[in-house]
This record gives sequence, C-alpha cells and structure tokens, in this order.
Amino acid sequence: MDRILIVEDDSETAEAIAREVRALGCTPVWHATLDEGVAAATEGGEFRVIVLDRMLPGGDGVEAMARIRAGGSRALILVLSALGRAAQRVEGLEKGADDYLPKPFEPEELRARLRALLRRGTIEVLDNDLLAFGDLEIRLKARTVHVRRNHVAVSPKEFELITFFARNAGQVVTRMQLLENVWNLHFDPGTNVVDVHVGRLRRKLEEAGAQAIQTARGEGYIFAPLRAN
Amino acid sequence: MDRILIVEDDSETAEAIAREVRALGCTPVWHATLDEGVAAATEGGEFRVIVLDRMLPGGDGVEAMARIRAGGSRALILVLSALGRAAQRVEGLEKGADDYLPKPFEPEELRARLRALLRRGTIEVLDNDLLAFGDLEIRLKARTVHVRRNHVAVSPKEFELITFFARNAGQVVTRMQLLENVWNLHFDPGTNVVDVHVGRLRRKLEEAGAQAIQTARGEGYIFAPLRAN
DNA sequence: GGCCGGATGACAGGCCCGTGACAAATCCTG
DNA sequence: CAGGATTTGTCACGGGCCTGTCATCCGGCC
Repeated sequence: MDRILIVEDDSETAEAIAREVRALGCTPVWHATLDEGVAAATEGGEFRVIVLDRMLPGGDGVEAMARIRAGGSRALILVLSALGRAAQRVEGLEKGADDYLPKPFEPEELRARLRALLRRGTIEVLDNDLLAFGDLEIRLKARTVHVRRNHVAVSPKEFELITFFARNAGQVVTRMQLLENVWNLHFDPGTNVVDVHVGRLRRKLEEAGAQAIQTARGEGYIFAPLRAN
Repeated sequence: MDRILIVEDDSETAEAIAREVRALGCTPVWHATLDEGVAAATEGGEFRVIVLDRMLPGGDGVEAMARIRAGGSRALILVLSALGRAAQRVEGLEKGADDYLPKPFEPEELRARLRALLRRGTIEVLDNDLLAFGDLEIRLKARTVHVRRNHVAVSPKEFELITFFARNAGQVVTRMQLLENVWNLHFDPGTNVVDVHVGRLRRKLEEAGAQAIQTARGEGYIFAPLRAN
C-alpha cells in the first residue's frame, strides 16, 4: 500500500486531504509542522507522494523541499498554497515541486492531481534537474533534451512544451492546457499554434529515435515515451 | 562510448553494476582486485567513472583512490561500501571520492548516481586550484586558461567570466547572473556588455579548439565543453 | 463521398544575438 | 609624466533563428 505524507498545519484541511488519499487506496501520514514533516520524509520508509503546504509556521514549504531532496527522498512533491498565482506556481515548480495546487481546492481536483502523480511513477526524478523516461532525458538546468545520450536541438518554446508534457506524462493534455501553461494564453487564439509546435517537436524526437508523443483524437496529446530497456 | 571501470571482488555484484552501466549506454570494464583496478585506471585509456568497492582483499579502496589520482586519472570515483553510515560516507568524500553509495543498493539508485556523475563531467583537483573539463583547464591561482595544453591569453574580465561559467557548468547562466557575479551590477545597464565579452571569450576559446560556450536563446548562455553528446 | 480533426509545408515578421568599429579608461614602460 | 598598448564598455547594424499564421493535404469515420 502506497504511503502519502501530508504536511499541513490546519487539521481540517489535513483531514480533507487524507480523505482523498484514502479514496485512492493509499495510506495518509499526517504531520503538522515542517520539521516533523521533513524528518518523516527523510527517515522512515519511502513515500510515493508528499503533499506540502507552503505556508506553515516554522518556515516556507518551498525551502523545505530542498531539505527533503537533500535527505534523499525520491517522493513526488505536490505543493499547496494560498498564494496561488502563476508566478508562485512557476517558482514552486522550479524549486523542485512536481505539481502545484492553489488553495482553496476542489476535492476532485486534488484527487485528480494525486492520481496523476501516482501514475507518473515511471519518471525518475533525480535531483530536480533531470527528467528521465527510459532513454529520453530532459535536463532542466541546461535546458537540453537527449535521446539515447544524443543531444536533440530544441527551440525555447519546444523545450517549454516538452517539459510540460513530461510533467504530465501518461495523461491526456488538452490544447487548452498547453495554451495556458506554455503560451500563457487564457483564451483560444483560433489558430493551430499548438499543433504546429507539437508537430515540430515530435518530428525532432522521432528523428532521434523516440516515439514519445501520441495524439488523442478530439482530446489532445499524450506524452508516453515507451520505456525501453 | 564512455568507459566505466568497476573494481569489485564479488562477481555477482559486479555483473549487477555492469548491467546498469550498459543501460546507460556505457561500456563496463571489470577488475576484481585493487592492484589490477589501479593499474587499469592509470594505464589504459581514460575512464569517465570508476566504481570502487571499499572492502577488497588487498587493501582499502579509499587508499587506492590516492594511487589512482597520483596516477593521473581524472575519472570521477563512486565508492561502494557495506559500511554505509554517514561517518564513512563523509570520510570517503573527503578523501576524494565524488560520490558514495552504501551496499546493498537499489539498481535504480546506482543508475541515478552514475547518471549524475556522467552529467557532471568535471573534476576539481588539488585544492580548488584546477578546474578541468576534458582538454580545457583553468588554473585559478595562476589565473591562466589552457586548451589542449596550449596557453590561451585572456584578459582579467574574461578570466572572471570563464571562472563563473566553469563553476556553473552545464546549466543555463542568465545575463543577469553574469552582471551580478562578474560585473557586480545589480541592475540591467541596458547595454550588451555581456554579449560582447562572451563573444570575445568564445572566439579565443574556439581559436584554441574548444567549443565551450553555447547560447540559449532568450535565456542566456551555457558553458558545456564538448563532452560530445 | 463528404466531413472533421489533425498534419505539414511555406512564408513573413520579429526579435535576439553576434560583430566590427570606436571611444574611454587603465595599465605599463621608459 | 608622456605615450602607447591593452582592456573595457557602447553603439549600430545585419543576419539568422523562432514563432505564429494560413492554406493545403491527409486519413479516418460516418
């Protein structure tokens, strides 16, 4: 049974989270302070996912991530925050969070995101620099993509794109999601920008030998690199 | 393809390591005794990484590191040990190991660490006096730069620049970072000073035969001495 | 066959970056 | 101290790579 760590000072919220965790068939473990949470994350058995409140007495959750990673935990981290604006979101993700959810949240949304994180599994999150799927690697700090240890030249936008895909690997990603998260557009521009860019990226990846992007007709795209080895 | 040296007396463990090495697209070379291992490390072609068991008949692996370094190898060393507690770990790292992994280990963890070492591709030897990347060397105390053992004349500012780049090798370095750390400016001067200096430095390095500085459009620059792929 | 959603190729505009020339500042040297 | 050499910073210009748009093509599906 997979264990999920909840670090959250408000007991009511914590209970709401725990409910969703149980609904997914996982075991919730709750700690109310940062120090306890970090200790639990780095000592006891591995957790699959850590749900981390960003605003806690005793420090910023984002800072805590560094300590958790340094402690060797390979759990995926979902950051919760009342400061739910795009800038915050980006900062959180860059600092090593795997997902970000603004408070207040809908129970269904939390569950959906948790499910996505659990499903990810196939990713090896190493030191918040590398996203690896079999022989496809994305190096965040160098902003490069490698397939079979060969460099694949991608443009800035293509890198944003593949990064977003990678963070949502294995699930359908809609055009709208891409427009919002990669283009920062909150409306449909009425063109096929997304298609074109996905096409270009797909071509480059396939030339390098990676069949990574599938299209889900009428839905969007799915990033699912087949796991060789 | 990169070669990785395995020094380990237990053939079963050695095979497990070799498997991970191959999974990363590298070639494993196995020796079962310390003396053979040291000889291989110092004589034949250069290895990228050496996986060294700490407890071997014939001596302590940590001692062997000194001999390997003395022999001129620039490989990164990963020490394996059954004595896997923090104190040992620290001792190993201080004696010149680049990473430390307790036995028994998870295959994925070994792979992750090997991957990290391969990505690092640098070595600092001798009291932080030398930064070496393949055939590009930076001597901090003498403030000189060498490519293929040939001296490259750089101006003071260019030396500051390449030093900062080297310390952040493999990651995107933004113009702002450079302005802050090399120019001590905490605002954007609105000119292209950085571009010009990077251009000049880049030219000198390339004339000497080192393709070291890549530009990341819209982001900044990346110092990545071609470790090929 | 017609329709719909997606793929692809071509193209134009824009923006970012590289470069050469020049001026100011600093250092060295006699 | 003077004069030259080197270094450092500014600017303007040109070119090339991205990016977004559109028109067209393709392939399934009813």
